[in-house]
Amino acid sequence: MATSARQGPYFCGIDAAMDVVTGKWKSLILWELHEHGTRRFAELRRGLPGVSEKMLVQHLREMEEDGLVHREVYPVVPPKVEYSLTEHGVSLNTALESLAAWGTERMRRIGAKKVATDAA
Amino acid sequence: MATSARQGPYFCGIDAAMDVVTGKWKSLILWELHEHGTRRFAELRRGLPGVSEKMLVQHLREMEEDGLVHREVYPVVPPKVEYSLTEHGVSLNTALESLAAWGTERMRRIGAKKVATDAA
DNA sequence: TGCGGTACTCACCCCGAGGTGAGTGCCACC
DNA sequence: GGTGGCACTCACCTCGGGGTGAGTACCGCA
Repeated sequence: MATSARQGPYFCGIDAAMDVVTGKWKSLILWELHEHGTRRFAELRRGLPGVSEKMLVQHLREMEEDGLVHREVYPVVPPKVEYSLTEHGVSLNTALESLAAWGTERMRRIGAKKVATDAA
Repeated sequence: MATSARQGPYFCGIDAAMDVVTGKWKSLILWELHEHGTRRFAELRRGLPGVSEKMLVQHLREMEEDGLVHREVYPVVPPKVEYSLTEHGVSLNTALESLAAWGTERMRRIGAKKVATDAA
């Protein structure tokens, strides 16, 4: 699976970036972390309605491998793990901002609806 | 399949954009068209080593539906079809540029190789 | 006493993205 | 006259991305 790797030869910068962002929830996780700074596992799960725990863990692990997110484990009695963006994650998000703007424009064009979230 | 649709509710602008760009070759097609302006079917196929004809046609059709590429058919004896970016395609590509830059930087970081292409 | 929350792992399954290969009609070239 | 190129379409198959549901060790609260 994606345990390690994700370094295959690329055609250009775009797919090198896409490779890291591809996955049903990756970009949304990035966005959540960007919006909230630091989030616990359960907070992320609640913030992404519809995500399965397996996928969330898996994507988080991959993004950690790719150096996008930082995982801070607190060895406390009820487990506590905090996820945050690394500098690479932050810069990726910055790079995604123009894409987000384009997507927002596209949503307006085609009249797409927004998924209701408890966020914000 | 993807014949029509691709207008589902989105979480934010990012996945509205990702929805249109997701597909193994979509972003590369966008890039090819951006680099060369106008390309014929067979030129695209040669420009994307490894793409299957089926996928190329399918992606091209979807991107046409999404208003990203323009398809110009010349009713000549050996079939001739030219693909080019629409204004939406061009603006999407512009939005992808910062992502491409990030990806290029990532390639340098992890020491990823580039796929050899005949493109300049 | 038992339920719910925290942060997972594991096993299993399913569907669809994507690949393969053949067929098409017409032409140019060798 | 046969091959190859053009721009596809169609049928078939595979594989893995992603979903479901259960299990875990420990605690707090009702």
